[in-house]
Amino acid sequence: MTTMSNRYQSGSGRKRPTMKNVADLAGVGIKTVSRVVNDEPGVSEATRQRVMRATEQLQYQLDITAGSLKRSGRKTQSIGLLLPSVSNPFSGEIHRAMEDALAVRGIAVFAASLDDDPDRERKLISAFLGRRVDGLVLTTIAKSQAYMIPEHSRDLPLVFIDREPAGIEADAVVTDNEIGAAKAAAHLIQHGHTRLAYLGDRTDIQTAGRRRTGFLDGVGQAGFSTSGVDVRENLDDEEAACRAVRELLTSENPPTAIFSSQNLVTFGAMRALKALGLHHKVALVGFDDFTLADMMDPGITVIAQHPERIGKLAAERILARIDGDEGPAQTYVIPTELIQRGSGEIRPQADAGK
Amino acid sequence: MTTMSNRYQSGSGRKRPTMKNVADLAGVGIKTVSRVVNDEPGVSEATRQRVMRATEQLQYQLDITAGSLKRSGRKTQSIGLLLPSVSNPFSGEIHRAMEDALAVRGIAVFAASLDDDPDRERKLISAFLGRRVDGLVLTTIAKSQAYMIPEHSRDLPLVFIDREPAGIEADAVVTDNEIGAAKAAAHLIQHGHTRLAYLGDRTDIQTAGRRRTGFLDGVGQAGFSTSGVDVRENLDDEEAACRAVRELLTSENPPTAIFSSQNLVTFGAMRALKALGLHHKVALVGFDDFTLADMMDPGITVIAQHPERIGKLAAERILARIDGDEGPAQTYVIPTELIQRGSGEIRPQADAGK
DNA sequence: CCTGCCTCTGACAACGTTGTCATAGGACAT
DNA sequence: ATGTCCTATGACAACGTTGTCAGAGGCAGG
Repeated sequence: MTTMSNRYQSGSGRKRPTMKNVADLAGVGIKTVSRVVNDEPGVSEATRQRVMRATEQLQYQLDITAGSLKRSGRKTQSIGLLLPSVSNPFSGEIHRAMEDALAVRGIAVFAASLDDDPDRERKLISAFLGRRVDGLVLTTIAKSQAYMIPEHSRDLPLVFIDREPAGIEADAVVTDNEIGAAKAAAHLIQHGHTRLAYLGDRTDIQTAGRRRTGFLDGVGQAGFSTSGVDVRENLDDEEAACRAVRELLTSENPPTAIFSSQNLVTFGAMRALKALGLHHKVALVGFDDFTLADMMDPGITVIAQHPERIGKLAAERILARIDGDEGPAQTYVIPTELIQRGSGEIRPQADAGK
Repeated sequence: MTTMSNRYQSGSGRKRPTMKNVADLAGVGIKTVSRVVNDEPGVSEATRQRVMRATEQLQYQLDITAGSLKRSGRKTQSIGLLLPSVSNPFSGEIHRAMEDALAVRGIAVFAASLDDDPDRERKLISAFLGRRVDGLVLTTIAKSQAYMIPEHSRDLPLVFIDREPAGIEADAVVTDNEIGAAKAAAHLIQHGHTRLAYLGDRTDIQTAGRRRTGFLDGVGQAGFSTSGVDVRENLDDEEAACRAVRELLTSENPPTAIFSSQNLVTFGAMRALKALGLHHKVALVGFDDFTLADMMDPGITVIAQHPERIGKLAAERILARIDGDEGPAQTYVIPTELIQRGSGEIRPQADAGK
């Protein structure tokens, strides 16, 4: 045993070891330890071995946050991810795909839930910024994201997902909402429907607006008047959607086909149709796929999004930006896919309303 | 305009402002800025106003990570959360509940996916530790978590969720797996079943083992021999579960009721039953609730867990530990709930096997 | 007028790390 | 022997913040 004075006590010690402790134990300078733990060249094999042994003995672990203070570019090896809600399956898929792509680079993810609240948006982004994340991947709800311009021009990498930003030029990865919704319209019309209903989410959500536009455009392109489409919006939960569908189907001239712009709305519609015993008589196409859609009776036809692809691409973009890509901001559009399962292929029934 | 030399350039500046910049602009010392942004007392109202104006003008944002270096206790205001997978709905619910409870304290969450891989467990925890999180909330898969003892005894708060740790004493918040599974057994037996099947997940997953034990105990307590229970395990995806059920039901003496220990297994069972046209003839109870379970035909009877409660309690425990609670480690058990929806109330059929 | 005690303030070291730079020592060419 | 160059190494400042402490100035009480 050496007689060094402030030898670091391993084991049940109170404090966490620092580079200094490792350096003392290995009998080298602190910078040499830094070189070893960061896999930098210029250390002799013998020294490297000694340092590694000391590192292990003390269970030393590099403090990334402290390092990022001085490190060039000040990278914290973490990003902030703002999702509609971490408990939302669609968000979860995106999150997972991003995690996988970022993990290979050793980047950790701070995740938070937007809850479609502009106030939260500001606060959560602020919280990310305070932790000096290397980049931000955001789903937003506020009318404009211009407030991020200062940060963005300070070279903060920024990628918007699911919804494009307003008031700021930045990368975005979104679903092909208009085309997807138009596909649904065309599909229903192709199956003989002329009395259609559109069930939409909160109108301040960008994707909701786009899906509406797309659906109506699709109807128009098929040569029908969009005025015949029953549009119900701001259905922000299953219950509201369910009520809306019951009203629609018990009205004078009920629709023979329904397009729902979002999962919760689709669920509400399914519930209403089943309650009225019309689930095999009224057609339904939902935007966004969901677990067990194929196990329903009938199987639910959907316009499927590809959250894994959105997440993967968003991760690639943020990495490219972090690595210094200075190219112009771009919006990447991920195509949707119409999956036929039965509910969307129901033909108009003579007695649908009764 | 003043003539100060290194006046900070606001707007399209390259660098992010620091306290020094704010202090210079406000004409005060750096420590005064620190006091203001941290809401510490001992600053005159006039000075506070001046500093706040400067802060706003420069869009200054406190660097939490830098602060945590010197701050007493070195808190980073962040925790690490290791989940089976962030894309798993059960995990998502836990995550969300934790986020909500931690946000009020300004604590951010690093989330990562375990994927039931012991190697990932070590690596991801290491990544959290390198970022000096204030605490860890973990779902684990490794045989033992004894490797965390050094960290834990360095006062790193630790809470295990869903599965209890082995080889280390630490708080845990888990579902009442045994009792829940026993309830399922009792329920099925009560409905007249004597030929039961148990479909289990990977046997190295703690909860899977407990559910199995609980189910068999339940059978035993009802006075039946557990040897009559058809046990199929290591069904680690829907496909495997589906195959297992098909095999079971086309065998000599098929079960009249099935208990599936996990969602994916339940889905596989549902699929097999439907394919064989036995979904109204063979009873099914699944462990863990899922979206649309009530919309299935028949509705699926489940032993529901309460992820929100697990998440909330885990958050409370980790906060208490962060705040210095030194009490003995404790395991908190969250009760399950049997939800009858039809599939679990099907009575044995004479011709079930045919 | 002095003393004591507030309130407000800023200088300075420290946190754990990395970037910069200087230097020791050896190998090699002259 | 001398000079040159390379490799290995560590001293030191700096990153942006907070804790500590000391000092300036004001006010009340003697």
